[in-house]
Amino acid sequence: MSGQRPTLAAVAARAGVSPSTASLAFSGAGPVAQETRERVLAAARELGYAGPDPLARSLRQGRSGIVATLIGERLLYAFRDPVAVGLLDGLAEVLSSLDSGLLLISGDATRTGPTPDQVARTPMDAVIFAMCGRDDDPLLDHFIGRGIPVVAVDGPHREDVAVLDVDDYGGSMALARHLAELGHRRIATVTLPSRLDGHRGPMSDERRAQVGFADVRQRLKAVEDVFGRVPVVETPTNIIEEGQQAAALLLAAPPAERPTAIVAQSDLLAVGVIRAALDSGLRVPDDLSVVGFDGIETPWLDHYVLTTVEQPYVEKGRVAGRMVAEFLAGRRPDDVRLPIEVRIGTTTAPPAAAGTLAP
Amino acid sequence: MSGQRPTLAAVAARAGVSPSTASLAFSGAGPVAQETRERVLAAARELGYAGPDPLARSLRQGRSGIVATLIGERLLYAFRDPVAVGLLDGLAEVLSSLDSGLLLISGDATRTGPTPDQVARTPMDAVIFAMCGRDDDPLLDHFIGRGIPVVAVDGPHREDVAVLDVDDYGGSMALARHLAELGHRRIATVTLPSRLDGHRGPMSDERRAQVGFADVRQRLKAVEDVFGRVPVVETPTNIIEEGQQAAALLLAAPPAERPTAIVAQSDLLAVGVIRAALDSGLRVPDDLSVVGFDGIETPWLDHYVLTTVEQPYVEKGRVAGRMVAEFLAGRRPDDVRLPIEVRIGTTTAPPAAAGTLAP
DNA sequence: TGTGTGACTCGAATCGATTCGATCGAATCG
DNA sequence: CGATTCGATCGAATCGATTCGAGTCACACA
Repeated sequence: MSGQRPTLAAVAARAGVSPSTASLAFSGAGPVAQETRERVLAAARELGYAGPDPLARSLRQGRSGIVATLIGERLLYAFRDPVAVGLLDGLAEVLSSLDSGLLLISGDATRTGPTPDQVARTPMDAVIFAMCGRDDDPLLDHFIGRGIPVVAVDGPHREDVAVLDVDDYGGSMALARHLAELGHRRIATVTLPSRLDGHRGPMSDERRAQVGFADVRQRLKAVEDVFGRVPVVETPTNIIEEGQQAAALLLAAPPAERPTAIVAQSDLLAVGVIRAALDSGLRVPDDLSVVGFDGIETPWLDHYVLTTVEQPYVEKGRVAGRMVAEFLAGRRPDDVRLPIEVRIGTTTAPPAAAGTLAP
Repeated sequence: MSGQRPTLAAVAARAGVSPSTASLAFSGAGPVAQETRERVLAAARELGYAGPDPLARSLRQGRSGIVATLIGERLLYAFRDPVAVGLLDGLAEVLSSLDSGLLLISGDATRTGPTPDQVARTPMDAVIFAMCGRDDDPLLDHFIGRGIPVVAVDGPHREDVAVLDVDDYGGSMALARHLAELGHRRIATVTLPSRLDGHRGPMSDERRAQVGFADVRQRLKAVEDVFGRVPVVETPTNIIEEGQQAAALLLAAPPAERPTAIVAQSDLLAVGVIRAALDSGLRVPDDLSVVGFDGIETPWLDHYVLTTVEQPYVEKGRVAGRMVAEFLAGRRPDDVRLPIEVRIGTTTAPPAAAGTLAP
């Protein structure tokens, strides 16, 4: 009705009490006579006052109740990734029990990430780097400089951030050994993005030396520690189509040079690899073994059971939430490494005899 | 180093200028000599000042740069719904161009929605009801009372909120007519949740009279306006499994009473219906015609092309974002109704002859 | 009757910036 | 050369609450 929205002071005046008392009446902290409280609430109702302004309250308390989550990719892609979705779900579950909101900050179609400006303007109590914590992300310094606690999921290992990850190296190593034991010698890898610049295709030495994401680096290193240098094709985004395209590149080689097994750095990419194989008339696992990483459930796999490393990604989100809670409580959470499990499925088998002995 | 984080005032003092000037140096508004600006920035660097506190700035400017999006369901379910995901993607795209952040507020495993308390404590410039705008949602009044602009996607239709929807009634009507023209007489419907209370099963008269969501109501009404009263089974969540379970209930009837066509209120539910049909040994569309709503692309449909109503859900998200932008610019956006298109696929056909003429 | 205790309320400082109007010197114009 | 204008800077008010220490009052206890 009136031009201006009423303030707590106005309500207090109307109720005939001081602003401090009115504040106590709303927040419930401190002793307030029952009758006084009711008078205040009545005054608020009459004036159409909906409760203390969150902004003013946040400023005073130095806390906004907002936890930001950085998603590297466009939401559309991130949401197609069951790992990302599971992570967010676990996270949301815990945050909501903390009475904190989940603010999504994502890249978009044109930019590769959020503008530093937007990040600097947004109030947040803590930030989570979800699947996009490049070791040298400039935003990291910003947050640290601001004193905003950072939880890095699979993210940069640094002194000043709390890290939550799995044993990427060990998991990938186990898969690589599995392939080696089956007799594979010609291996290739399809990797997740090594940085968010949209690059697609064979990975140059230069890029290989500058892989920005720790998990990508570890998973790649494990394979190379078993097989030595292998052909690597990089994808710009963790979606099936990119895996398919990358694998098509690898499978276009003449049969004698064609890999007998492909290590995909994610299950989603692995699905793409399988599709590419089928597209080229190859049978999986007879002509091509495929392994992934993550352990997602997906309807895209038909009757296959993917050989992969299972990681508890929903729990990962929950743990990330709990680490944030620790920070908010003023403590510095310990780094966490969640357990993984290797699952041998039906997408791996010994390589076809061709090449080892002439038929 | 020092116990406290530096403030703008400290930086100003160090640079030998007034706080007002320092503020201008950072914000870029107003004229500041090049040399002065540099002096201020240098002082900031020396003190480790990361820029103005977003909370203080927000309080003064009365704007937080945060747009909240209410998701009724648990994120895990919402993210399995391509419509929800597409909507969020379009929304995020526009919001990020507005330099606003996307705050997700969702229900969780235990509660059916966010606590009013959390909502009241969170600073936000605008709010979007995405697929959860019950006509009588108490949160609505809260936002209105706070003066926070509301954009309601698919309802609720109220004077004081901006609505963005499609012609649910018209679309469903077209589908219903299509089925009628094919000769179907025994129809049943599987609906989306009529309210978020986890109810599953046949819809009682009482619930039917109290459908909280406008789109659900319209889609149901259209079917009944063509076929009269039909059996209705309600689902608690828009996921395939629920559609399957609901349809199983309907298909358990003896053949003579079994519906020859099922109208699912979403494509996801329709996929479930098809599965249930196949589970019961029925052929689609020969023994059972199925229609959906939304027009999603999904790998779950095998070779079927679903008969459905296509709505532009990514664009829907973008438009919602633009409506928010209008509000933020101080204008009241007009309500928007996006165009839809009926797509006749391969999941509908005339009913089997049985029942009309004895073979 | 003096004093301690506890419940309740208030005043004033504070959170950290932004912004409006005023000031002041230098440059421009007639 | 005086009047205007413009650019740069500053002071002070303001955004809307929370919080802490202090003050008041009634009641109980010795």
